[in-house]
Amino acid sequence: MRIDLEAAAPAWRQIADQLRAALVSGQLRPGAQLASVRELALDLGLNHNTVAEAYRQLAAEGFLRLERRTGAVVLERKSPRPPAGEQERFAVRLRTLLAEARAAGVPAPALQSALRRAVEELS
Amino acid sequence: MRIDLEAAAPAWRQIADQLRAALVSGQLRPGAQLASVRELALDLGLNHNTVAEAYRQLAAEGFLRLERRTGAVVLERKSPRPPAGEQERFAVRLRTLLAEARAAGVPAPALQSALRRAVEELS
DNA sequence: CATGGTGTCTGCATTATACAGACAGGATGC
DNA sequence: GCATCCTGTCTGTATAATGCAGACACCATG
Repeated sequence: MRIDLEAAAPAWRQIADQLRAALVSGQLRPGAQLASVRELALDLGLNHNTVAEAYRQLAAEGFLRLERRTGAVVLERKSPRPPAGEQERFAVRLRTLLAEARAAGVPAPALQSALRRAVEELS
Repeated sequence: MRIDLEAAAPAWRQIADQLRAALVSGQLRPGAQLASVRELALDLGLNHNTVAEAYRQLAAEGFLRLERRTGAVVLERKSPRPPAGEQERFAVRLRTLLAEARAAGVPAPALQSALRRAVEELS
C-alpha cells in the first residue's frame, strides 16, 4: 500500500480506494480484522486521524464495522442496487482516465492490453 | 459539458478533463478556437477564473496557446515520451475505478462491455 | 483615440485536508 | 479492585486548495 501526498487525491481517499479494491476483489474477506488506525498510520507515515477518516468512509459504504474496542472488521455486504446513471458515470470516468493516459504518452496498444486484462479479471 | 460542484474533483479539473478528452479524441483539432474564459464560465455558471485555471492547465500540458487578444487556440502537439511507470499508474487507477464501480453495484458484465467498447474506440 | 473583449493578476472568504492531542470505553494484568 | 493499555472518536488548529470579485494590461477595431 502506497500513499502519495503530492497526488491530487487526498490521502484518506487513497487509503479508502486501495482498501476498497482489496475488498471487492476478495483479498479482504468478511470477518477479517484490519490494522488499527494507529498501526496503519505508522506504517504509512500519516496521522491516525487520516486513516480513521478512510475507515469511516468504508464503514459508511457498508464494508466495515468500527467499534471502540474491537477495531475495524470486514462485514458481509451485498452489492447495492446501482443508483440511476451509475453505469454512464463509470463510462465517462473511464473515458477521462484514458484521455489522461494518452495525453501522458502511453501508447494505445498498451492501454488496450491493460483494458483487456481488466475484462478478464472481472470474470 | 457538465460540471458537478459537489464532486470530489474541483471544477477547474473537471473542465480540463473534459476538454482533454475532446482534444485527445480529435473532436478539437489544432487551430480550433475555444470559447473565451468568460463565455464558457457563463455557460457553466462559474467564475471566469475557474475556467482560466483549466485553460492554464491544458496550456501547461502543451494543448493550448493562450494569448491576451487572441484567446485560447488548440496547438499541434506530439505525444510526449511517457514518464517511467506511467503505464503502471494507469493500471492502478483503472483497478481503483473498477473497484469503485463494483462497490456501487454496477454489475460485472456491464463493466466488461464498457471496457470492450473502450478498447475498440482506441483503434 | 475611445471602446470592447481577451487572458492575467491580486486579494479574500470558504472549505478541505492533515495533524496534535485529549477523550471514552472496555478488556486485561496485577 | 483498579491501574493500564489499546481501540475508535472528538475537538481544535495550521495550512493549502478552491472559487469568486474585481481591477489590470493589452491590443485590434470602429
